[in-house]
Amino acid sequence: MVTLKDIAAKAGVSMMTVSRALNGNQNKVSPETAEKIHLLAEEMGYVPNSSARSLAARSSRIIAVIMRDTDEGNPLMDPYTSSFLGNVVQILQKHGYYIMVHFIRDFSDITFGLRSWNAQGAVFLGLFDDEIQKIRQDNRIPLVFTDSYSNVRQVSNVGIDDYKGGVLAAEVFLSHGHTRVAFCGPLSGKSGVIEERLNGYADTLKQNGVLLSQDQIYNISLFSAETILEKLLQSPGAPTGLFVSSDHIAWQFYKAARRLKVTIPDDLSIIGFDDIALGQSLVPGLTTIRQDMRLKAERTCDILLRHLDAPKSPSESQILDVELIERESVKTLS
Amino acid sequence: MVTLKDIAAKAGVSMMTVSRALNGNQNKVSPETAEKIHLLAEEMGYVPNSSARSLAARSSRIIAVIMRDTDEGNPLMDPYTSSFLGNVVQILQKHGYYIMVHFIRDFSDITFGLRSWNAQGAVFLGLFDDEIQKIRQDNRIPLVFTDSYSNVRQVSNVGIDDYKGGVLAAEVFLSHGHTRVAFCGPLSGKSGVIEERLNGYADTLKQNGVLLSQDQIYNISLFSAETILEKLLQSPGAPTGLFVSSDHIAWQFYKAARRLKVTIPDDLSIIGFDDIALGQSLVPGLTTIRQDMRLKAERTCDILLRHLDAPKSPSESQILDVELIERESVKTLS
DNA sequence: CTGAAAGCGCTTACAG
DNA sequence: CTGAAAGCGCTTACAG
Repeated sequence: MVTLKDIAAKAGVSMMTVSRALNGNQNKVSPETAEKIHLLAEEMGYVPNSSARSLAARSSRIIAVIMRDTDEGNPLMDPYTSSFLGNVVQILQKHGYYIMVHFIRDFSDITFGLRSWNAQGAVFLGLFDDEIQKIRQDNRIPLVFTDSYSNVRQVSNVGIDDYKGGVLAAEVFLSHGHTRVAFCGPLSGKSGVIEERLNGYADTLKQNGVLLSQDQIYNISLFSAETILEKLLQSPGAPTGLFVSSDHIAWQFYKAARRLKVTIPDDLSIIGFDDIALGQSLVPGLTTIRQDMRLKAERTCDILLRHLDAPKSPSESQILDVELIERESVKTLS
Repeated sequence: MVTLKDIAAKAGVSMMTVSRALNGNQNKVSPETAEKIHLLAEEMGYVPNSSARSLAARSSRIIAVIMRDTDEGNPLMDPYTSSFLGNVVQILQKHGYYIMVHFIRDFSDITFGLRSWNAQGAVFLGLFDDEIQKIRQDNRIPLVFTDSYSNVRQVSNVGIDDYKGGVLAAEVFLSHGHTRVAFCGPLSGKSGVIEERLNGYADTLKQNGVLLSQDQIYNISLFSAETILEKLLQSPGAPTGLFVSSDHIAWQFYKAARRLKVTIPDDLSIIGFDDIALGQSLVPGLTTIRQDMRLKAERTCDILLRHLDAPKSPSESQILDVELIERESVKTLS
């Protein structure tokens, strides 16, 4: 392994001169020696040792991407998450950072992962609202959360207008003549993206004289899509429209509908959320609320990079817009 | 930041004793001091500095996951890749390794990424056949490739029986009475998974007296699915069956078919490859060749972990089986 | 523009 | 079972 020392020996200068030349402090090294050193480094196949650099300079250039590791499945199996991660890696790498991926189970994993490699910043994917305060106290480095509804002040967060998404979904149903409607998502009892989507939906319905009754709010964490679909259709005054909190869940209902010989949208209209590739492939085409993943990743990295350069700058949050994509999964009732 | 030195001072012992106690060399430290040190470490919130450890012990516990960064899109946008990565991260982390993700553009990126952090092993996703030899020479650490058809000896590789996949696809068409068939995939001109699938397909057809003519082999890297579909259907003696090299491509044909008012399977039968969630949601259900991603990830990690423990052990390769999943995208011709 | 010294936090290897 | 010394490869801070 080639070290600064080796190059210094061959070049007949001190290690410090080599270090300075290679780190682009050109103004502090004479052009001739700088060139000689660069040539030598290239020739000898020098690769700087990041551990040593991290230790000496207290600067690792490592960004941790932190995701919850649930028992229900691999975090990256979710197309939403993997596409976001892919974009984040691509952008941060372009800026000279290294990305370490951590699937974490509890709070202590976070601090450990961050400290142990002296991470300079972190991006959080998934729900961390309960621990945000502790995470921030323990780790005084730039942190950017996504989709957080924590009421802790001074955290950077990139999210979308979930409430508006719910409003848009309600408006579609209303304008298409639906008056008996339902909702389904992984309700947790805490506030979060799902609950906000539900709120926007319920509020808008209510303002237009349509009641979303409590028993037409289904929790997909508790029952399968098939079970919910049966229950829904058998309930008195069965709903004609169902808004679900993700395209992935909509997909599960499409599959359940096929098995139960339920026709979409004739027997039941469905609206999804996200607009991922999966949803685009469904038949009939899924009407959904679109969010822009690439933009979300870009904004997340923007904020992180800015804080990396200026650690003292105030926290920033951005709420991105959502957009209605109308396809064929909502029937027009006369 | 709490260091070994801090703990040593409080415990009234030397740094070495702390180091030994914390690294589980219990037999080399008296039980009482070991316990005292553990308690102190816990209390003081000690987190070992991995950079320092890596530097001193020449052991980073970092595994690099290396993917090609193409201009055509983010590597993780592919559900196949992201699901594989997710599984690999989960497994390796459980074994105490840290995962760094590298999107690389050329050979030098690989060596740099590996050396700079002193990675102890690497997993390669995607096509690296041309550089395998160089990669191995430059980096004498355990490397596991996936889906490689390199003829370099002594490399560890986990792949699937692509040829058999092609055979199975051909057999489906033959048994359903198809005699005019086509193939579509991202042909590169080199040997690889796509070419093997094509070979298995073409050979089996030929053995049964069906010729896959050269102009019925389409390259999706050159034309869109829509263009190919038009060309295919307008060709003299138009094929009734199309085998494509991935479900993702099959999906593109489903979309193109909808736009061109082509009915699957009545106007054209389609067979895919992979059996990803996307394919399962298509209507009509996509007949496809299934590969087991979770198993692939497990085997990859198995081999890597074994070589990490015993660096001198010989290279290992595994070829996993594939399986036909019949759904409704292939029509039975009388 | 260049260098000698000290140190980042840990482990290896030796000595007792 | 415990410790003092040296060193991993780099950078910071000081001196010239």
